Amino acid sequence: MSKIKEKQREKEQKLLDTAFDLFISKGIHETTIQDIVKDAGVAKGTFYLYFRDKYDIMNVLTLRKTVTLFEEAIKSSHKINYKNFTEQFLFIIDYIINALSEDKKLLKFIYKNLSVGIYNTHFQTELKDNFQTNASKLLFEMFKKRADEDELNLPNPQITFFMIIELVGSTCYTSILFNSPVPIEEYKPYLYQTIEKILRP
Amino acid sequence: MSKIKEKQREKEQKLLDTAFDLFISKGIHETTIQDIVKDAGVAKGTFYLYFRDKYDIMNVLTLRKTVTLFEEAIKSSHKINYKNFTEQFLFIIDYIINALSEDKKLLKFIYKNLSVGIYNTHFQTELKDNFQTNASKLLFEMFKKRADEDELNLPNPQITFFMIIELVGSTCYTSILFNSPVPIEEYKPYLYQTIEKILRP
Amino acid sequence: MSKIKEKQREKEQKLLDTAFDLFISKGIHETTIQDIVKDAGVAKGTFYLYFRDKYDIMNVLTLRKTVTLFEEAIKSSHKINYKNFTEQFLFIIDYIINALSEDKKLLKFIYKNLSVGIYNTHFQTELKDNFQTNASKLLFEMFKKRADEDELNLPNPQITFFMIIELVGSTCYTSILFNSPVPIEEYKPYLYQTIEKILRP
Amino acid sequence: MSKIKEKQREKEQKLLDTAFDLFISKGIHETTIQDIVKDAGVAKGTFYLYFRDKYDIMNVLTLRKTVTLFEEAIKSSHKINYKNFTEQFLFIIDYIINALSEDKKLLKFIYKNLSVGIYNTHFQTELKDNFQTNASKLLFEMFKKRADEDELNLPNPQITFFMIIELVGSTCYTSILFNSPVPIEEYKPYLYQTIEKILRP
DNA sequence: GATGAATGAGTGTTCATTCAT
DNA sequence: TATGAATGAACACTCATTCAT
Repeated sequence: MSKIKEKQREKEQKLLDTAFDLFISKGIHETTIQDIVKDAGVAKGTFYLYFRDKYDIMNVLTLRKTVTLFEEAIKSSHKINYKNFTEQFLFIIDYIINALSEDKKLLKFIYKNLSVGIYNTHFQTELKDNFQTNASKLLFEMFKKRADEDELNLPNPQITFFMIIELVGSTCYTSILFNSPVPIEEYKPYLYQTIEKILRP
Repeated sequence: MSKIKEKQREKEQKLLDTAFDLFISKGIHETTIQDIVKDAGVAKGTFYLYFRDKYDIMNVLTLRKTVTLFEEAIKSSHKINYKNFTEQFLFIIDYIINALSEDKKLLKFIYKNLSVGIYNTHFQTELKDNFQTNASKLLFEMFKKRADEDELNLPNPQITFFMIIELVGSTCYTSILFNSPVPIEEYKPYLYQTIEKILRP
Repeated sequence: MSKIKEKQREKEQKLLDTAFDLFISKGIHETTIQDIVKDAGVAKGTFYLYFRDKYDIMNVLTLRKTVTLFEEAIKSSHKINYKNFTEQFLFIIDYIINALSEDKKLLKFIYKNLSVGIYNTHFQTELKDNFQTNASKLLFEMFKKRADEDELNLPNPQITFFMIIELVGSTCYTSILFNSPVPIEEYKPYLYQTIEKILRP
Repeated sequence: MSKIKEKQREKEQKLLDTAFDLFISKGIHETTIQDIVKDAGVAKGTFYLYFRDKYDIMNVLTLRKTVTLFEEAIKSSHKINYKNFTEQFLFIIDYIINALSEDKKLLKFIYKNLSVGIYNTHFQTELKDNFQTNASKLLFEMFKKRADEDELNLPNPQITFFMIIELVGSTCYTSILFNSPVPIEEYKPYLYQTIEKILRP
């Protein structure tokens, strides 16, 4: 009984891992379910025992990957004492950037999935919502609370948060993956200085 | 002779316009060449006389659309006298944002195409390059020259430019199309203030 | 021991009942074994312990249902005294028509199954034979015996019987289920009058 | 131009003929589109240039075949003078029975298709309607008019017509194809005598 | 005996591309 | 040049059947 359940978990994980690799290397639209099952070493029908279709498996992957990353970042930030909120926030940003620098596959995947939202009309809301709800929401709650405690007096915390996240996301993607306009380590000081400016009254 | 050439231009333009509309409304992957030729009112084979495939026509469209927009923005900025560079730069940004607010189809299209670069491995370089080369390069040349003249003393003008462009691009997309986190008109003051902070020594 | 046998009977019956309902509501080709076991609440493998395939269970159903109906009709006709054979025969016909009017599901099922015979080459003989042998044969034996006793002097009782049965079957099906060309109660007098004409010397 | 159209007609006809043969020999549900195109010697995609799906081609076939048969029967009946209506009507019936005896494939096909109506819920109405409208309607119009002229005084001509058609249809099918209960030539006198009885006041 | 996870052959359908006209 | 009929590889998805537990 337990052995069966275990084998099932194994199969599901194998499918998730295989899909992850293929989505990154070939793109989602170019990846077929045939590709996934072939690489995962299972029969076609087996895929449908675990996932409804290609977008279902992608959805599951996105959620697991992003939530994990954000949770780790926040958890890790609790270990240290900061002189102010900005320092703590930059620590979290730095944690995420470092994680994505070391796991470029993950970076590609997250970006590609967000693009599916941009692309595919009927996923826009669903995906964006999932992402907002589960991943960045975590971070925003914490951002708002701490900004208040530190009396930063941000006129609109949500907009400030939104700007920083989008700035970090879009610039680091290009910097990490293409070293453009400069490699990430060279870019970091400029970025963090800019974030400080944005948070400074 | 000239009439034939004209008819050809007409056909090419009709195909471009039709593809543009379809790419926006249905997405690129969901648009078939059959759709394009049907709506354009030409035969299937005719498409292949003008374009290699779906991605070829998309490429042509992207370049034409973005270069035009940026050129207009810069040209328009020459009409006025500014007290400093920041004012002129914000004018250009504002021009582009307004243009995209009024032509949401264009906004969607530019974004979707950039996403294709993110997506599809073998387009990444080509598209990004095209875009950088032809469209934003125009703007950056002007940015650098004027920043120098104004003695802004930016430690690294390219990085600063990169950050601003990415910030504007990613946040305005969401704001204009989804009013999220706030509508564009409400968002503008925050954005411009942030850009000023970034440019301020 | 006996309890196990009973449980088995129960399972078989449950499968038969479920299949019957599904065959009627969805049609035989549209009903999958998955549907049957899901509705019956048993595992997929269990089906194959009791039946060879979909057509096997259908075959069993047809026989049980039709034989039962004809037996009831004949048995019921024994309770009354008739002035002649025609009266008794019409009584039996009437009994069957009434039964099928009240159980339209049964009517649909019998007809649909007969059609499978028409349809599916390798069932043609088997089914028709089964049906002839087990169900209408019962009735014909009785028809012939009584027709002799009554000195109807039918030149060919088998052909007469065949014509009447087919006439009743095909017209009542449409009349009961679709009220076409008229509802069954309105149709009955015409039908019985016609049967009398056919039996009349 | 004309050559292309001709080739198209040829292809369509080839598909229709092939489908007809397969529907008869294997049944409709057992015939796949792959079977049809393979036997017809065209590519899979070609099928979809001419027909929407399997049921579309079947529908076209049914209509063409049945309407043709009934029209021929009626047309042929005009060539002769009859002493009364019953004689003319029996002539038409005889014409149809002879045609179907000689073209058993056609008989099978017509019956199988009518069964699809019985089978497949969402074709019931459409097909029955098509059939009624286009084929037997022709015959009924003529039946009614001539029955009036001949002062047959049928209490309900529609019901009488319905009974005769169903009787002929269901009994001849078995007789022609299976010689059951007797071969068609042996059966005919019984059938025609019965029809006369039914039409007799 | 009963289960249900796993299989993979098979289906209908789409669509980029070709090429004879 | 322009056409659009024809192609056939490719796809997502289904489901009867098997078999280890």
